[in-house]
Order: sequence, then C-alpha cells, then structure tokens
Amino acid sequence: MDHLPSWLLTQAAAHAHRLVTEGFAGVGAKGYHYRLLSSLVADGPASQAALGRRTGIYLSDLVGALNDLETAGFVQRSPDPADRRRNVVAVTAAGRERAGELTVRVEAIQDDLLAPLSDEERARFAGLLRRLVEHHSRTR
Amino acid sequence: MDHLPSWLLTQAAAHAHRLVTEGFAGVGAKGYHYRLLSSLVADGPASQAALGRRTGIYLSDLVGALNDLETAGFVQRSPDPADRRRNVVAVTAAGRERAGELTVRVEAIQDDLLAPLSDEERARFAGLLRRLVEHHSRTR
DNA sequence: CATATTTCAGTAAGACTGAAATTA
DNA sequence: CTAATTTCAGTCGTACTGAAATAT
Repeated sequence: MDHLPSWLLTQAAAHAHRLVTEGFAGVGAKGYHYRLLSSLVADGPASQAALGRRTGIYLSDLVGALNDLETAGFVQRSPDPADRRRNVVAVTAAGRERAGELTVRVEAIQDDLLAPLSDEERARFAGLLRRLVEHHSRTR
Repeated sequence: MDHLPSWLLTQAAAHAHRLVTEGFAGVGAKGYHYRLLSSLVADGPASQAALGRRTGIYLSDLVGALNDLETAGFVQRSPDPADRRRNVVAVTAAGRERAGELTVRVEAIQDDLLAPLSDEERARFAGLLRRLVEHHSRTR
C-alpha cells in the first residue's frame, strides 16, 4: 500500500493539513481564510463567484468563510453598482496585515513539511504537483 | 498560492480522493475498506490495535469500518485466546476476492491520477512522497 | 497500580449537492 | 425564458479527541 501514489498523496496531504491547521490554530485562522485573503491581496477585489473560481472554494462554503472574515474586519462586502446581483469583496487594511501574518506562518510550515527534501528536490516536487493539479483541473 | 507546496499537495490529494471515491462508488466501497482489506491480505491477521498502526486509521474509526466489512462477510473478528482484550481480525475468502476487485480498480485509478507524468517521473514522484510521509510519521 | 484494547460519542475542516431568492 | 449570483441547509469521507469498559 505504501507504494500506491494515491495513498502516499493522501497521507502527505494529511500531514500538510495537520501542520497548517496547527500553525493557524494559535491565531484562530482556518485554511479557507488564508486562501481568500491571499487571493484578494494578490489579485485584487472580486465578486464572490469570481473568488470561488480563483480559490477553488465552493460558493456555498465561501459564504461562511467570508462571514468570518467580515466579522473580524478583514474584508468588506459592497454591492456592485454595475450588477446588483454581485457583492464586490475587498480586503481591508487590517486584512492585509492579517494576510501578512498568515503568510509568515505558512512559509514556516512549508519548511516543516519539506524538511527531508533538498532545495532541488523541493522544486522538482512542486513542479510535478503543479502538473498533476493543472491536468486534473483542466479535465473536469 | 499555486506555488505553495502545501496547497498543491492538498489540491492533488483532493483530485486523488475524488478519483478513488468515484471508482469505488459503483461497488459500494470506501477508502478505509480498501486500506484494511489490502493490509490484511498483504500482512495477515492482526488485532485491531495492530491494524490501526499498520494502516494509519484511528482505532475509533476502525471499529466502524470493520463493522461494515464484517457485515458484508469480508472479515471475521475472533477473540484472541492469548490476550482476551484483543480481537483477531482475519480476511475471509470473500474478502480476498473483494480485495482483488478493489485492487484492479485502484490500479486503474493510479493511471488516471498520474496521466500527465512519464514512468520515470511517476517513480520520482512516489519516491519523494514516500520520504515525506516517512519523515512525518516518524516525527510524531 | 499503570497500561493496552475495543468501543462509543462527538468535533472539525474540507469537498460537494440541491434549492431558493434575486437580478441580468 | 434562461443564466448568473448569493445564501442556506444539508451530506459525506477523513482525521482527530476523550472517555468508558474490560483485561493485562
């Protein structure tokens, strides 16, 4: 079983998930919060639908995560005057700071996660993963 | 975000999980069932505690999965005469057949999962994953 | 006494589905 | 009418915690 890629992938992802969860627990953040904040910082404001496409988070789950972030003052929802179905979601100044804190944590976590690999192996590993993810998100 | 190993790993694992779930749905099996059956076939009967160690499944979750398998007639629990706390779990003939069916499916799934990679890359990928998993299961 | 095993009850984050209400 | 958007109400498999009951 320890030769099955799908099993190894699942186990490695479980370890990654645990590290991220532990790393975020101290500051009361979840994975979805980081994904959303960093997407907003990197690519700017967006409607919830667009944000869902960008982050791979389902729209139904996005609502709850954005509620958390809005309550904490990290993002702001405002109606789009051009299309009144839409909320434009934007990161606040506090949200930008929060994203920075979380990024620091996330990067420390990558180091933990990849500890046994050399720099060259880390790059190769990320490259292989990227190709897999790209392929499977395309073919859906 | 698409450069973060932890994110890529999570996404790749989600795709793997979807493929496995879809592949097993037709025959009414879950991931845990396959893990347990193939461990029993490969390494023989064991107590539930030992089985949990072998498969990485929590003892509390193991109970339910074994209930499913026992109801379906794929495994048998019998008290260990040498230590009356223990159940010895053994695979039945039907369970062996089931494991074979699931293995066929799982192997087709690996091919789907790794479609974009060459044979050499698949081997490298598995090797890197194995080192990560080994490292993190050791350091716990 | 402490330790190991099985079982049950529950939580949590993530992925996913379906449907309602609103607007384009 | 069809299609897109937000929201709510759920399910599911997996990972993980805590505690009880029993036996070593």
